[in-house]
Parts: sequence; C-alpha cells; structure tokens
Amino acid sequence: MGSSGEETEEESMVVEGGVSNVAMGRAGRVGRDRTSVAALVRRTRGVMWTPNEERRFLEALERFGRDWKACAAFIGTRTDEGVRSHAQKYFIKLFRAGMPLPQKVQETGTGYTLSGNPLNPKSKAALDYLARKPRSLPASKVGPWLTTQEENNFEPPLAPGKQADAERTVQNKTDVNARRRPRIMPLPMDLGPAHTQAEDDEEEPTQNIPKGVNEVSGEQNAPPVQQRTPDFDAPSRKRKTEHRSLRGMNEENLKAFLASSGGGFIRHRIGSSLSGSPDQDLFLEALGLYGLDWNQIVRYMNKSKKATTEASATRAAVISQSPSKDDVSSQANRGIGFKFASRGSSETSNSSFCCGSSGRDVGSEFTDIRAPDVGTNAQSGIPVALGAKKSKQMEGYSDAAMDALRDTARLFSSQRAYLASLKMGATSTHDCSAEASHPNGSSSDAQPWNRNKRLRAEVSELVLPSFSQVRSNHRSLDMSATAAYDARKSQVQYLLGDDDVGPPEQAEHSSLDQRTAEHAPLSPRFRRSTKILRDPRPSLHCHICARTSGKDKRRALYVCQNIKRGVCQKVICEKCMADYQLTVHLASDPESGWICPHCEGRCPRTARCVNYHRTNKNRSEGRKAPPRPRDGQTPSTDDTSSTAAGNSFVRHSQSEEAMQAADILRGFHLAGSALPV
DNA sequence: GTCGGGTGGCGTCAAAGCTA
DNA sequence: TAGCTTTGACGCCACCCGAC
Repeated sequence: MGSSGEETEEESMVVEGGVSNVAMGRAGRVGRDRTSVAALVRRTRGVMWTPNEERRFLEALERFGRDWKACAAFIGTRTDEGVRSHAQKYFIKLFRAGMPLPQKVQETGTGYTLSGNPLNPKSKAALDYLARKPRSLPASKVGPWLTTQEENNFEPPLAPGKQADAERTVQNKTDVNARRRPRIMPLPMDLGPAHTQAEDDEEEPTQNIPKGVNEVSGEQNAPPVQQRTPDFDAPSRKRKTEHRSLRGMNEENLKAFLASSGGGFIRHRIGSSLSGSPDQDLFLEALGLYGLDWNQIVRYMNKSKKATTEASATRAAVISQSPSKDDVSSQANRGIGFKFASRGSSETSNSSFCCGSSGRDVGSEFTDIRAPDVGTNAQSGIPVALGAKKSKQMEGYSDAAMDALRDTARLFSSQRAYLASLKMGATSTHDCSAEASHPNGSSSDAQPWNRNKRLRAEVSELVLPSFSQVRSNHRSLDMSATAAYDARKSQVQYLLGDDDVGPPEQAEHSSLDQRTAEHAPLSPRFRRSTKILRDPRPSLHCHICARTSGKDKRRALYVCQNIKRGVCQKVICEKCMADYQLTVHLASDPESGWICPHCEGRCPRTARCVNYHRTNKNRSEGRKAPPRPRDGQTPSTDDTSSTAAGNSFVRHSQSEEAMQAADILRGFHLAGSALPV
C-alpha cells in the first residue's frame, strides 16, 4: 500500500530526477524543486517571520514588487505562498496605518490587495484588522471607524502631513507587540544561508520616511525604502544569545551534540517540565517546529509522548472489540449497516477499505470535518467511510468515546448515514488502520449502540455539531437556527436508532430540487461559502464537470439561485442537469428558488469541490500526485493510496455499474428514483 | 491528424482558522 | 486580540483519450 506521504514524495523525487518521462510535462511546467519546496513549507509552517526575514521581505518588495516567486527566492527561507500570505496582511496593515505601498508594488496596482485592486475595507479579511483600532492610533482617518461618508471617500495613503503620525503609530504599535508577544526564534537548520554574527549585531535598518504623495493622483510618489514592518520586534539580547548557541548547527551536528550531552542539554533546558525521559528525536522534531521556544517544545514533546502511549492502548482496545463481519452485516440488514465489498474474499473485504474521498488516505484517521466525503473502495466502488477531523469539538472526549465514534462511523457508511451526513452535515470518523488490522473482531456486544447507552449518547454528541456551527451553516438562508439544530439533532438520533425519534423531514423529499433555498439546510462544505459575494457573477464553469458553455455558447448553464443571496455563484451545465436528473424547468425559472447540488451539500464524486478538497489536501501534505500512467504502464490495483493519480486508477478500473452504484450509495441519485432514505 | 471532452494540477485570491 | 497560516474556491491550462 503506497499510501504514505513519504512514499509519494519519494516517487516525486524519482520522477523529477528524470527517471520517468511521463511527469516531465507537468513537472517541467512547474519548474521547481518540489521536494525542497515541500520541505520548506513544512519547516516554515507556523513559524513566525524573523526580523531578518522581515528585512528581506521588505527589500524584496522594493525590488520585485508583486512578483512573489522572485520575492520568495530573494528571501530564501519562505515559499512564494508564504510570501503572498504575509504580504496580504502586510498590505492590510499598511492600509490601516495609512502608509503607502512600495513603489515597485504600486507598479502592478495601487490597491492594497495582492492583486493590486483596491482593498475593500468591508471585506472579511480586511475587517478583521481594520475593525480593531490600533491602541495608540489617534482617532483620525483610517479604517472603518470613519463615518460612512468618510469611509466611502477614503483613499489611502494619507497626505504627507499625516504620514509621520502613521509612522509613529506603527512604531507605538510595534513597541506594544514587542512587549506583549512571546518571541519564537526558529532554528536556522537548513532553511537557507546561515545567519552571521554580523547580521545578529547589525542595527535595525534605517527608516526612510516616504517622501510624499502626489496630491493630484493620490498615488505614492516615492517608495518607503526599508520601511519598518508594523509588527517588527527585535529579539532581546538574552534570546539572541540562546539562539546563537545552536545557530549554525546542522541537524547532524545537533544530533551529535545532543547525543554527547546524554540528554543533559534537553533536561537542562526543558527537563523539569518534561514528563518521562527526554527523547532526542522528539526534541529535534520539536526544535525544528518551534525553534527555541522551550515552552512549545515541552508542550509538543509531552503531547507526542502521550499520543504515542494512547495510540498503543487504543489499538489494543480496538483489536479486542472490532466487530465481526456478521455483526456488521446484521446491522446492514437493519438499514444502517456497513456495506461490504461485493467482490473478493473476506480478506479483501476487510483489508481494502479506506478513508477520505475517492478511496484514498488509507490510515488517515481524521480528515476534514467540513467535507464529510464518503470514501469508495478502490475495487468495488462501495462507499466505506466518512471523514472527520478531530476538531476542538471532539477534544475532551474519552478514548472510549472516540472508539465508539469510530465504530459508529462504520455504520454511517450506509446509504442513510451518508445521505444524512450530506444533508445535515453529520460527521464521523473511521479508523482504517484498526479495521484493516482486525478483520474478525468479536461479538455484537462490542457494538457501541448495544453495549452502552451512555456511550451512544456520547457519540451522538460527538456527531452532532455545536449549535453555533449549525447556526452558522444556516444563517445565510435565514433558516431558524433553533429549527435547524433541532432537525439536525433528530436526524442524528434517528440514525442512531432512537425509537422515539421518527424519520427526519428530509426523507419525504424525492428529488434534489424539490427543496428550495428557503428550506434546504446547508452542508458543512457550504459553510465557507456563506460569504457575501462582492461581485456575484455566475461561474463560467459547470461545478460538476467544469465544462464551459462552449465557444458558441451552445451549452446552457443553470445558475444557482443562491446567487441572489450572494452566497453562491455556481452553475450546472445542461449535460450534468440531464446526467444527474436535475429538473431543468425549475433551474431555468429564476423565481423557482432552485439551488445547486453543492448548496444542497450533495455534490457528486466528480464535482469540482471534491477536486478542490483533494487538491488542497495534497497541497497541505506538501506533495503532488505522481503522473497518470501511460499506455503500457499498469497501475497498481491494490493501491488505494492517497494520491490523485491513484484516484484516477480507481476510476479507470471500476466498472460503470460500480461507479454508478457508488454514486447512488453516496446519496446522489442517477436514476431519478426517490432518494434511498 | 484534428478536435473536443474528461480529468487533474497549478496559480491565485480571499476568507477562515489557529495560536500566543 | 493580533499576527500568522491554512484552506475553499475560481480560472486556467496540460495531458490523455476517444470520436471523427
């Protein structure tokens, strides 16, 4: 099973090394060292920008403007993605402070957004910053605390006379941050050229006050060279000393140093707070993550140790309590059972299930709670699991509760459960590793719904999202939050077999678009889409198949009516309308309130959002999928790995019937029949 | 050989989420 | 709460493959 990220990364390395020509088309197009970028992403994730990086960031802005790749290359220790992200907030901070953009940046747009377009002070991203008035900023002319009229007329940057005030404001703010914010000093490791003593001791760059503003155009004339960043704070001398003590050491030297110290160094720094004996590998890992932030290192090491111990205990517990095939089949007969693959031996049936969307992520215990995709068995196309993320909501629950949740997740793989998860946003988890390891299991008494009512209630709570989450999901549709929550709760209770709760209302509907926007609950997947679109133009591409309307506009695209609410801009093409039995007459009637399958939370397997999710998942793991196979290359059929290419293998190896069955089981009816509720 | 559909990856923006 | 990272989503493009 080539499911681990490490293996995938190794494949990428081989491909990029020139062994395979298949990948050269894509890899060559990208033209960058994937592995080093991925490693850089991992190393710099969550790491604060150092003063040195800040300086180089500013210098890069001066030199390259919005050419983020060039900026990233210049900085050397950050990816272009990280630079963009940092620049986004930096521009907002400049906007808030009324300070001009660097001239080179202004060449590609005078707006304070990454694209150069004017920053909308009312946008969510900007509002988070602008709504917070800097403590020492005089109640003057920046930000949304202006009057409405002022805000409408507001055009940063400030007039020259105000620039100095803004500079002072930034300086004051910087001082506040320097006092308040704990400093995290990332260890250089191999992040780039080692810092020198001279760099450490050099004075902060001289601030060059911007020369002024063209009062006619309102645009900045002179660039603020080496302008100090608003959140720049110099490290204390003590921390500088600490930093230097390990500075310059590469990983090998560091390991040697730690080994020679016999754990003494670790104990010296953090030993008093560490439970158990110091683990050098863990320490190194923490060091790479948190630099010399000893508190974080202690927290990380203790947490990791605890997690390792608990994982072993959980694994042992699951081995002894895993349900047997018969147990699960009996539940399937009740309508909430676990569907086994129709082909292969029992060994195959028990070992080939996996998590995540599209049958990937074997061994991945938690996936995204906001996108409850059902996985499909690579060979049978049978949905097998629901994904969920260990959110804060789940924290604080016992291991037993989590185990029970995982058991229940298997039950949720049935038609009803999945349907509910899509309709109502139910979440659950599925422990693939446990299942693969324990094919035989024990008696049905091990099932949580029979074993312990309290546990079941606990599971119900776990599966049920918080009231605020449901309220958030439904806010944009003006649906009563209380009603939505109650409906959701009833749905979960019904699915868990509570005899006192009848079938949920959704069961009465037989078609996707019989529900209108006024009544349809939102899926968690839609949660992020509740933004109010500033420019609610319909998408050019079908959300399901990504087709456009064609060069001659011959293909009709049906727009989701939620666009009127400013919360959706998706369109569905007429081919997909036909393929998925969506009623065109409703979609074509702007007064019908028809909403797209995405807003219904029932996107089919090929929908774009599924691709987004997969892409983002790959991206977050810092790797890319290996190339698709060419003629003569036989994809590994037993590979249900987490790669997108692996997904394409699945797609090609499945029969059409299996794929259709998978879609039906996923709750997306193809045959126009009533939903299998 | 050409064309177009299907599929998936990348670049990008903006908003959400996380952490100290 | 501020600062920073992560992620949802859109647009576009490259590649594969089948139909013509």
